[in-house]
Amino acid sequence: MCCCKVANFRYETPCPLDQVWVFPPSRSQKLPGLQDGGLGRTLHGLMLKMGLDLDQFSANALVDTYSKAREIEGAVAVFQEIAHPDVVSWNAVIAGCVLHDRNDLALMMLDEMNSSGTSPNMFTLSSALKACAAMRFKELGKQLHSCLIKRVADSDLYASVGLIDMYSKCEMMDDARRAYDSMPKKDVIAWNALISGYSQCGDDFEAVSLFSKMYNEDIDFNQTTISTVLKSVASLLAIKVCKQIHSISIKSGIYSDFYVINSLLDTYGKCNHIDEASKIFEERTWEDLVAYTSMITAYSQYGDGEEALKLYLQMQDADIKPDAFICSSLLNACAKLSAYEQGKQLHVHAIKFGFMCDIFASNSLVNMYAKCGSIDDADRAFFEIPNRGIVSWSAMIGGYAQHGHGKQALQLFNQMLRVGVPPNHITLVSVLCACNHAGLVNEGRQYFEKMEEMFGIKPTQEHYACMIDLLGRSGKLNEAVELVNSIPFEANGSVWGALLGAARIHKNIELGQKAAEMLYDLEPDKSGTHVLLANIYASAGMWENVAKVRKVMKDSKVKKEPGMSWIEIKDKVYTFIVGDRSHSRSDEIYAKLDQLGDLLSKAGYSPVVEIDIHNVNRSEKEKLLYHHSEKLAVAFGLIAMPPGAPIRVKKNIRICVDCHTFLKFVCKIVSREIIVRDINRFHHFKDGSCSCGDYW
DNA sequence: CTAGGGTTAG
Repeated sequence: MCCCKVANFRYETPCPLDQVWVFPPSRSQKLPGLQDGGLGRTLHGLMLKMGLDLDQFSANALVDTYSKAREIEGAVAVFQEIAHPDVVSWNAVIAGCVLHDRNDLALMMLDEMNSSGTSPNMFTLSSALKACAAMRFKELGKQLHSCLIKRVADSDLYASVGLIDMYSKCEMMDDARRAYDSMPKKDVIAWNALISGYSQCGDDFEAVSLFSKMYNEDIDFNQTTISTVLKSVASLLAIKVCKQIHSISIKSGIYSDFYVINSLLDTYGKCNHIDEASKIFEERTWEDLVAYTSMITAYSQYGDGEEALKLYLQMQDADIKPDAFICSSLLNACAKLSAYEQGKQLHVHAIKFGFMCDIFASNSLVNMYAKCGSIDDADRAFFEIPNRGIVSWSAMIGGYAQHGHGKQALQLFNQMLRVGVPPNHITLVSVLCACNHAGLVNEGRQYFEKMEEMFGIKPTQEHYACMIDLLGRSGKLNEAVELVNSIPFEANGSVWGALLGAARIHKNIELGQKAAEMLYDLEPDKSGTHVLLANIYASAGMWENVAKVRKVMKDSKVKKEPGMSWIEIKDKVYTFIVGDRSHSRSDEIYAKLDQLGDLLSKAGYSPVVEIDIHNVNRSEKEKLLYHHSEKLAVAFGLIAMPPGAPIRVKKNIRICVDCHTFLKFVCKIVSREIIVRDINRFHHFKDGSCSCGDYW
């Protein structure tokens, strides 16, 4: 008895698998058969011992056995023993080279074969085409094509597929298509090769259309067709097609193939249907790296870093060895979460598993430490990279910039130029950002004005936004406006947002209104615009306008993004919102805040109420301020972290003036370093002051 | 005795 799942129902029946499966199991599920190198070697040794001479037939078979067992040295050795290799001997050894990924050797053997006077046949040509495809040898591929036409009258399925594949891999889809069209009869493998070609060349639409044609015309497809076409479906983010293919593969009985299931999982993940992806992931019956990679990447990219990290642990419990790719994916997740402790552990794993020679993993490590607030660790990780690329340099310069270490960022930038690494547009955003956070107006202006001339990089939206922010903060509002007017393209939300921020700092109502108007058009769903404009009106005492903005906001159903803070303690990340009482140690947290409040008042602190659009009276407002999420997170850090350890908190919006002042007092009173990462940058509170110099 | 198409990927 066996239990088989076919289409949408389950039934129990004494059925052999082949009655149920429309398609045979894929190659990956077949047993290796007689491709046993050990057995081949034993037989070979036995024959030598017994003084048996190999006849041509046996020798060819032996070459083939070694080849299939991926023991290319053995195959070549036996081949060389053959006094007069025939076409089959050559074919077997050339195929072996290709199978062993020694395509260069395969093509050399082909050359030798030609010189020795043996003519290649279909078998030879199909192996040779595969080698050409792998090496992306266009010209040789074309020569093989003409050789094929000259020598062979009938077309051959294998050789034709070889041609389609070769032209596809050489990005010559028109020729691939011609090779396909000239086939008198096309089998499923030819279809698959063509679909795969379009997919590899980025013509995803054509790939999906071909599959749809196959399906509508009732042409047989198989597991390979499905996994190939899904790759294109994923690139197109075509969720409907993905769902259709999902049901097609269940109905046709091929939803049992590793490739099909992994492809579906990956496609759902890429289309941001995490729930469906995770369902497939949970229901799968085997463990493998690809499924974990797809799932972890999906979680990391859609912000659920905690789930990504959980899976990483689960993966190790399942005895799957992670690779450098997963490692860098997870480090990026830690960077997003500001999960410093988890990040450090991953660093240890990366060393243990030998991933530190991978440039992506080491770049991610620099980024992770910088984003987790430890610029010193980032620095160390950066200097340990032997072959720094542009991404490594940009990550480190960007890290310094976010921490407000403008001078170091610029020094590193100069060092990068000295060692001859040309900057890209991202590096220059970081450079301007460094000037911005360190208040280096003149330097910023110079880099901005000369970036095109010196580095051939035209300023984009981001560069303008950074520069306008810099000018605006330092009070050069007229210059900022002039710059906005000089932009040779339509400015986007980040540019106008920078101008609005500048208008708020310098209480410029007219400019604020203009920028806000632009932003309402460009980013109608963003709450920040309303809040900032209302703040500008409020600071000028224009209460009627404040009320108007509040009404607009209410009517348009735009909600203010709720402030949240995160703190990581041991292996857990704790989340806080304003007035949060959901934590098991809530009482202790509030007691700690009360205790701090007393100490702080004695030291001269009084709450700083930033007027905003909320209809709350002053004492309530103070209470709310007092329980802002970052204060709760810091208080929790103080009771739960070991004495003296720095406290790292991440926040999703800009830190308010009161919390900023509060933390300057706290760090002094408790003699602890407090590091807060807000939406824009890092604040290092130490000895009563902040690294941002109250300029943020 | 010898040959063709597939999943993760910064």
